[in-house]
Amino acid sequence: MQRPQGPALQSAILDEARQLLLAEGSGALSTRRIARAVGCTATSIYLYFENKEALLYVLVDEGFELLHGSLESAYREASEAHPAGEQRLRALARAYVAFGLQQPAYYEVMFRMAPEPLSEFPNDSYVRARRSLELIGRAIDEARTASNLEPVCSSTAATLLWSSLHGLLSLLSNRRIDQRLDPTELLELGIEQACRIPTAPHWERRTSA
Amino acid sequence: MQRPQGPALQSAILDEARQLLLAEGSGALSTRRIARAVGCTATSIYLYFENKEALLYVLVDEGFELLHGSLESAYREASEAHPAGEQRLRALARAYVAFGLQQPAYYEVMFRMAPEPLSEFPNDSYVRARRSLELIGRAIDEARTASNLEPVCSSTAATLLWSSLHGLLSLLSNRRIDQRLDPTELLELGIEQACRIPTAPHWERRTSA
Amino acid sequence: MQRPQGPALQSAILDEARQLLLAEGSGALSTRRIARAVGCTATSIYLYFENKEALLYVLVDEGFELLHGSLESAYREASEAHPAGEQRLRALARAYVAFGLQQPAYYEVMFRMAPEPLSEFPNDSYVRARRSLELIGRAIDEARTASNLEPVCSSTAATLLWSSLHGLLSLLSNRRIDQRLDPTELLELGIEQACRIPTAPHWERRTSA
Amino acid sequence: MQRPQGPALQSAILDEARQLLLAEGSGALSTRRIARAVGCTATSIYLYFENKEALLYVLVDEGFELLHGSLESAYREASEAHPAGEQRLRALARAYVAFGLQQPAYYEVMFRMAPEPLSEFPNDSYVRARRSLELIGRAIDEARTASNLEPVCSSTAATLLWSSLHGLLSLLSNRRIDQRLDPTELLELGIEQACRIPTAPHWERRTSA
DNA sequence: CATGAATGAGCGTTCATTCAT
DNA sequence: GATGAATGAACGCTCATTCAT
Repeated sequence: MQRPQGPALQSAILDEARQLLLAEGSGALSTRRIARAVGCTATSIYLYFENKEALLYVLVDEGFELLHGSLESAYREASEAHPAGEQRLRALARAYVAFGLQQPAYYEVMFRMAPEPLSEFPNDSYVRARRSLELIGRAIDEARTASNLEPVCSSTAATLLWSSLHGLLSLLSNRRIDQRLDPTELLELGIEQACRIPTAPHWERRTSA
Repeated sequence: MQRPQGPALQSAILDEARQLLLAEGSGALSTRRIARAVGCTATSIYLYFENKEALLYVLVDEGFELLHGSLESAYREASEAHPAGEQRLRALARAYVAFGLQQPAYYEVMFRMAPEPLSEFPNDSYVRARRSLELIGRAIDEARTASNLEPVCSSTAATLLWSSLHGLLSLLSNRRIDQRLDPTELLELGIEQACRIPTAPHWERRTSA
Repeated sequence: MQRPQGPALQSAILDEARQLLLAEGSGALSTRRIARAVGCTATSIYLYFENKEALLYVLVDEGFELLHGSLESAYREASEAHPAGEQRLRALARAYVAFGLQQPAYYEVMFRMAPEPLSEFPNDSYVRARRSLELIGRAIDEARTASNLEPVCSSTAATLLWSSLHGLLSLLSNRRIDQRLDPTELLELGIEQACRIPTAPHWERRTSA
Repeated sequence: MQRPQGPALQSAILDEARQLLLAEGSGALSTRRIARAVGCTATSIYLYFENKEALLYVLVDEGFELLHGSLESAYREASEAHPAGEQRLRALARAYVAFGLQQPAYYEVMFRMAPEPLSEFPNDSYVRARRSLELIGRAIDEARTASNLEPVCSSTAATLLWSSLHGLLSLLSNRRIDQRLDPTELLELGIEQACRIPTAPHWERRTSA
């Protein structure tokens, strides 16, 4: 049983791939290294995955599942504590940032890796990916209702919130941010800023001026 | 004239590098591919650049120069039209986004490429890089003065604005954003949102609640 | 049958490496040249050897095995013919020289190649390497006992004998020796000279004069 | 005058080449590195030297000159102190070893570098190279006369002495010698052993047995 | 007298993938 | 169901050398 076979081999491959991804980043994910770690030949990987890409998709999917779970429980917990919507939104943002910081490798393949190697990203993965955004959108709607704000399409608002947090996470992990600034403070402020729900756009008002 | 020589070759190399970067992302940037595209040998690249890294630095530098010029003229133009600070900030944000959209190759090496291949990022490049951020910081200060807002360190505020726009540009160029959303609208709203100057953090007030 | 496969390829690689080493010296030993000589791709070498270094180690090891075998049988044969120790030592020296002349490729990696490309010379190879020297040391001890000579540490004496023969072999194979001299005579005399067991050092006696 | 020209450039090239050779070993001697150090282009080297090989010859020649000078003065000094020949021989051996230890880079190109890259070693260089050996031969003759030993051709004897020292120097610099042995003691004993002038060969006597 | 420009060959090594068995 | 064997392309980089100017 030292050397797994059949479906056990498939999951062993995934396990090692995941471990490699998390331990050394997406650059270390090579078929040979996975095979070496599993104890099988590189060829065997192709029995269970069409591609290295296909293998990667599975991990990306896992990542989306993890993220969603984390957002969902943050939402639930916040719901119990704070009936008002604002805190729920903040809790989601905080959970998103936490995921990005704690799972940088997952985060990378999910959101930062160039799109070409993910050319044939399967449709249902996209669907799962979107669930997280929809959760944010819902939280935004609820917060907005509570605050009587002017409407901006909630999925747009969610995307804005998301991208704003994503920018901060990206620049931090790419070390493009002035080292004299405190990352923690930056993230806290970024979360706050991101959660300020956008109102009806300024430029519409501008036209009336 | 088919094959450029001398300094012309140098800029041809830079041109092709930029194009390659634009067309296939930073992962496709290899000395040999650049050489092939230019029509010279890989060796020739080393006549004009010490390293692949050095070549990248030139691109990064050029990019920062371009960006700064573009931000500066946006600032100047806005200053003439609107004495009040708020519009200036928006003009800068708009110029930043425009740069990211129009110069994706430069943008990639400047902000999105992994930091390792740019290990020894030369110091004066950093200085030039920061000038852009300082311009934003100044605009924020001016806008804030005009609006009597609670103070948050302006370089922090500038970084937040920047990262928020960066997130949007990144996700768009990585095609991670729901295609049913209109990118233009997203960007306009994103700019608006980013320009809402952060006030004293909410979580401080939260403790007093 | 033209192109060897599997383990046959492995030994074909070793064969060609040895031949290359012999024909053009250790400077010509490159993975690509070996591959070309064998008729396989350079990649294939890495199927059987972790490194170029590892490949060299195998050669070194083989060489030590060969040398030791040759010394050992020379010792045994001489033991049968001559109960006195002096002849045994001479037989070992002669066998060493014969090895150096008949296996110049092995000899090169074992003793003449620069030490850097053999950076992590594995320990058990060293052990095997020393066995040959210890055999010489033993023969020296036995000869000395028979002759009642003043004692010099036998491993030192063995090293001196060895290095003296090595110098002759090296200069001959580097063609640094006056071509008017007869190599065979030189070697015979060198062997004689090397086998004159060193006595207590002269410079100690010098002080008493 | 920063950038030398004409014959001055030639000697500047030699100077830098020598420095490079002595500081970093023969492996660092590349035309480009020399040119960089001199401050001229690699092309300029070919104005004064047909080859990299030709340049190397000059350095090799220098080495032989140095060695000869060192041996000569050792001989002269020993002649004054010790009218008897034995000490002169020892002094020469000691000087040879000292040269090998203190000028390992010169030593390498003179005696240890593979012969192929020195294919067209010019004739008069060889002549100069032999002068050192002849000096040793003379000392041997003188010592022998003093000791009434059986004759062995003195150039043969000199070559044996030389090769024996060379073997020790080679193995030491290739780090093939057991690190538990003291190099200084080894060298002292080696010098002693090398200076034991070979007598009529043993194997001639053996035949009469 | 010297350079600027360029080349072709070569280096060790890793990659994802294929195919016959 | 899995392997053993092998491949072609690619990587960044250095080398000695040439040739027109």
